[in-house]
Amino acid sequence: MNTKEKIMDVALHMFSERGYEAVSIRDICGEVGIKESTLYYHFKNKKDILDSLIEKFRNHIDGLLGHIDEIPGDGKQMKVKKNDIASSKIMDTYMMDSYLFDPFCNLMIRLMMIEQFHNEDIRALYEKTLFTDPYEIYMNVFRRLAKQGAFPKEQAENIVRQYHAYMTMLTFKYLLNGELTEARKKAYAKEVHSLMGGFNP
Amino acid sequence: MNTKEKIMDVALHMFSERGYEAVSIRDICGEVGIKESTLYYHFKNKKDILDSLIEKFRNHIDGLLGHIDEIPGDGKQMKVKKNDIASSKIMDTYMMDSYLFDPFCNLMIRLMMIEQFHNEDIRALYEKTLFTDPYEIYMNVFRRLAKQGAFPKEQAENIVRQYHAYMTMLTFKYLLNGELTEARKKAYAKEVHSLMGGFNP
DNA sequence: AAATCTCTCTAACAATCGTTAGAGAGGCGG
DNA sequence: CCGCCTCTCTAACGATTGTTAGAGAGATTT
Repeated sequence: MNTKEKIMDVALHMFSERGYEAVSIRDICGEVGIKESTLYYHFKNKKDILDSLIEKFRNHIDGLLGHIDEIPGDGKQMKVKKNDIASSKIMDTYMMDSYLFDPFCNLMIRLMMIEQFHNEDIRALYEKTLFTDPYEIYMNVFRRLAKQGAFPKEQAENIVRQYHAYMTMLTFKYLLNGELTEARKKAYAKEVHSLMGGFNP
Repeated sequence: MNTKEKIMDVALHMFSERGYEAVSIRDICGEVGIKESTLYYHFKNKKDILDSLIEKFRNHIDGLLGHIDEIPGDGKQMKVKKNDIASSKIMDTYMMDSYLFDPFCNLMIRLMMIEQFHNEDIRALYEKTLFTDPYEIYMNVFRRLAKQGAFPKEQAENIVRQYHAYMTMLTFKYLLNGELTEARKKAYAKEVHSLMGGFNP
């Protein structure tokens, strides 16, 4: 990790915990181990650090969304039994590993949670990341499942809504507050499967 | 509204949008229309403003929770039909008016969303306000409904979980980002009832 | 009328903020 | 060896931060 990457890493950790404005250039430089003027060699100003983080995140999720079709649910990678959508762990694992449990994504979402209240661009990205995109992903997978006869086609939308509500609530409850420890990940995964036990479309 | 109340009101609006640290004493005083030293007559320091807001909120929700039993759902105030929990608007209206749509509560929740990441006390209050308390309220009402035969008793927990997930997701989606306009309230209420249409315990 | 209390002001403090000019050190190709 | 490029440093700037001492004005109490 070179200096520029180190700066972005440290800045993300600090921004996502205390907010952009509350973190000073000196805070970041102290943690990285450089002088303030060195930071200004890599970034033109403080805002540039935030912008770089957001652009990196944009590219990151664009990459993920480009591979929706590879998410398990195409019948080749899993067997679908009626009323067994839950325990089959269709896309839970995928969403966790590449989205919610991923340190970079997780911290970026926290950062957006804080900054969205006074920044329209960030709010748009926040809503896309937490509501629009996941819903689209779920819809994509569940439509494929419906085609395979896992459940009647006209139920798909209601099922997706229910699933999306569960996942969103649990995400906010376990993954977007406090430190993202292994214990919290486990608590999240446990309740996902517990809830999915009562999830019978 | 006296000066002290005005300070708290202005501070809450600013804190909930930009975060505690990003708002300066001079920002608040400028908006209120007083000099900085006047603020220090009413509050011993900046932190004291935040603490006062939190204590006020604590008292506020303690008052609300003391009246759980008055929330519609006791059969006297509503008729319960099987599979009609949704359209009966059991407690939707109550929750909205006294909790989510209430400007003070709504702004306090936003403030807690921002500050919870680096303040353990605020995080505890945040989790209680958004997850623990609502779950308890829903459980209380649905248990009474089960007693009246609206649905089998052993289904109560699953129903509450489903309901809680819906309400939590919609709250984050519509009420805890952007300005809380009438349009957003309507969008929220609309999707509540739309979702509840597919909500059949 | 004098004294006290309540509230707001002027004016300033040391500390910290984001940012910049310019020098120095190391590695590179000419 | 020289000049150039990349990266980091020292040192400082004006602006803003939270906070305080102390005076003044108005109402209330003695």
